[in-house]
Amino acid sequence: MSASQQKHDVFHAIADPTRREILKLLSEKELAISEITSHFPISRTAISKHLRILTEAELVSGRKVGREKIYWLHPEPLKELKHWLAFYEKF
Amino acid sequence: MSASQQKHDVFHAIADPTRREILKLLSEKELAISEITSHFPISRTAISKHLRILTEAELVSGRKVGREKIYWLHPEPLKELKHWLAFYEKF
DNA sequence: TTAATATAAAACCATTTGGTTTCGTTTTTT
DNA sequence: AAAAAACGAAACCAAATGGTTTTATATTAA
Repeated sequence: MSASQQKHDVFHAIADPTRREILKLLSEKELAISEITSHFPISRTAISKHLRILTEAELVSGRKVGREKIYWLHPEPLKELKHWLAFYEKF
Repeated sequence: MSASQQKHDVFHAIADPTRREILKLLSEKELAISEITSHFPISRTAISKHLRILTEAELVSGRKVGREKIYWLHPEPLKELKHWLAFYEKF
């Protein structure tokens, strides 16, 4: 692994099905952590950890609003995935 | 997780950088395990485990030829990834 | 026939992963 | 002012991950 690589890349971030579901939810509208959690059978803390990994991959961003933290989708890094995939289109 | 999901899906298979490099090598030509191993600083056993995960995701196939096992690329499952990605193109 | 090559399988190990519970802080509601 | 809501951080845990070494087996080469 090269040193320039960030800790959690896009490939790793989307490997988990829960994280992919979070991305899908956020594609509709921005949501607070508790709202995201209400869609899953796991704890808010677990969702928070997934959000941290998605944030490190720069697939989501979050801002504090009052006592809530609102997350929204940031799909640009998926371009890396698209580019990687394009190489295999010729086969 | 749905019950219909196989143990190692494409998303998981491509999450590891070594496995992505193996796919790239196999995109040029089919290779025996030892030939693949010669491109990496890790053991043949470790490469074999990666090949098993890639096989479960149906991204590669292997056949025994004499004492060698030859692996080749099987890119069809990447279509699932492409389809998943397409959803996010609109953003 | 003996040695070397290519692999498989198993046991083992440290670290990461994906989850939990608990506790504390800030903000809003009553 | 007190209670409730939303969150962060820390400690903890079992299982998975990505690697190793060792041992055994089949095939090819000398």
